[in-house]
Amino acid sequence: MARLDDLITRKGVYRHGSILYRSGDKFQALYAIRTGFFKTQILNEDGREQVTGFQMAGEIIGMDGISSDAHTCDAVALEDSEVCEIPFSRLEDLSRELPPLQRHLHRILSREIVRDQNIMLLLGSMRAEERLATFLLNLSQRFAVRGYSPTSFQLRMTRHEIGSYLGLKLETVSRALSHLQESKLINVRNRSLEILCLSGLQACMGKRTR
Amino acid sequence: MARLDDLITRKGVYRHGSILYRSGDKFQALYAIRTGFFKTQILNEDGREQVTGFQMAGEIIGMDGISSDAHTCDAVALEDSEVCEIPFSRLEDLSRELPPLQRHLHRILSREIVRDQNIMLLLGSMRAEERLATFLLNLSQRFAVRGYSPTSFQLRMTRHEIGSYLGLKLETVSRALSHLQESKLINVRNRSLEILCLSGLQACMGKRTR
DNA sequence: CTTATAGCTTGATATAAGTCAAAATTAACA
DNA sequence: TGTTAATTTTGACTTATATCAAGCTATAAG
Repeated sequence: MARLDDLITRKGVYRHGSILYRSGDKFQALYAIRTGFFKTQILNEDGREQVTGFQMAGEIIGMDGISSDAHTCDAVALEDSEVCEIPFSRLEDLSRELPPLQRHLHRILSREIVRDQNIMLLLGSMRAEERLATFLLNLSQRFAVRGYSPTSFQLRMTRHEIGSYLGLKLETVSRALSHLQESKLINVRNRSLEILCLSGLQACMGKRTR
Repeated sequence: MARLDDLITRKGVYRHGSILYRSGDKFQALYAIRTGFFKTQILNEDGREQVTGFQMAGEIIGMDGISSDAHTCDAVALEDSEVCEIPFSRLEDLSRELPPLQRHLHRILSREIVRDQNIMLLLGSMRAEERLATFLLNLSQRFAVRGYSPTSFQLRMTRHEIGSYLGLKLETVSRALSHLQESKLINVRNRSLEILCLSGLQACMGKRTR
């Protein structure tokens, strides 16, 4: 553990809107978010973007870069954030010596795969309101784990960014939020969100007309 | 390399339709496909399915299981296939001793993350015909790498399975295939597919009305 | 070889989500 | 602190894809 600490260095503070890494940047390190909030996104040739995730304190980003020694997405701070750098080749060295660290690294990589595949399920088979309910419940749970309220929190991203993540247009996100509010499942006013009925949202997640 | 060979054992032949592993099965090994064709899919509580990938000879599957010591998807043979088993804890042991093997394993895990994020882009931002063109070009390229024709091959999966992978209904897949055929970009008759114009398909991939 | 079953295509119609537009609200900044 | 720009909401209308249905074609089983 002490040796892992040696490896990790404060990379510094990223102001709202600033970029931790860009697609194409040489891959050298993973990053642990100490405080704050990030989004990762890919852009294809013709300018289309897809937000691939929102990351909060305690989460690791940058794993996309391992495969080709270059990052394949952009990571952008959605609020002022503090980040630690974990040089990857040194992490590999250390994980050869420490089997529990090795195991941990493999689990983190695999967890990212599972997360992505669940988003594929969301994008491939859920309708707008379901996607949004799933998204809100995921945020709720992650805030809860960190000791914050699972039922009352600030959205750190715009409707456009939520839409990009969920495969929807921002107007659809706005309408779906309004509709969940009409249904008394949430209260939403701009970025502040309150979940009034967790179980109702869960039910909404499982609802399919398709 | 010799030591890696020791580790890998023939797991045997999987007949068309048989299951290599199921969601919930204890995770113990990765699998290398020697010959044949698989699909992986996740099923959520209410029975919805999402095909998360199609895997062919030379590819590794099972990485989803590392994170929780249990598989999170099903792997089903789409034709008679031969598989090798790579016991994961022994692979971890060996990769601690052999840095190039360790690096290789990390790249494979990361490549899966990148692949999944590109599917998120497809599902989140492309229209039906574009998704299909992207899919066909991806198959084409993978066949080419293996020394098969990039322009003439058999689809190993049903329209329903293609639809599940691409987030479309089977009728939409069928119509999109017919339309690409009318446009003289492909010839398709049941499962046999011929690409008449690779660059035309690529152009179609980049086309967006949305 | 015959029958049954699963898979595929195509048409008609319905609908969820997208598009366009305008107003309202909030945030940024000079 | 006023002004501008960005974000959000809501409405009216359009469209891509889903749904439903029927007929057709392969493939598998007896």
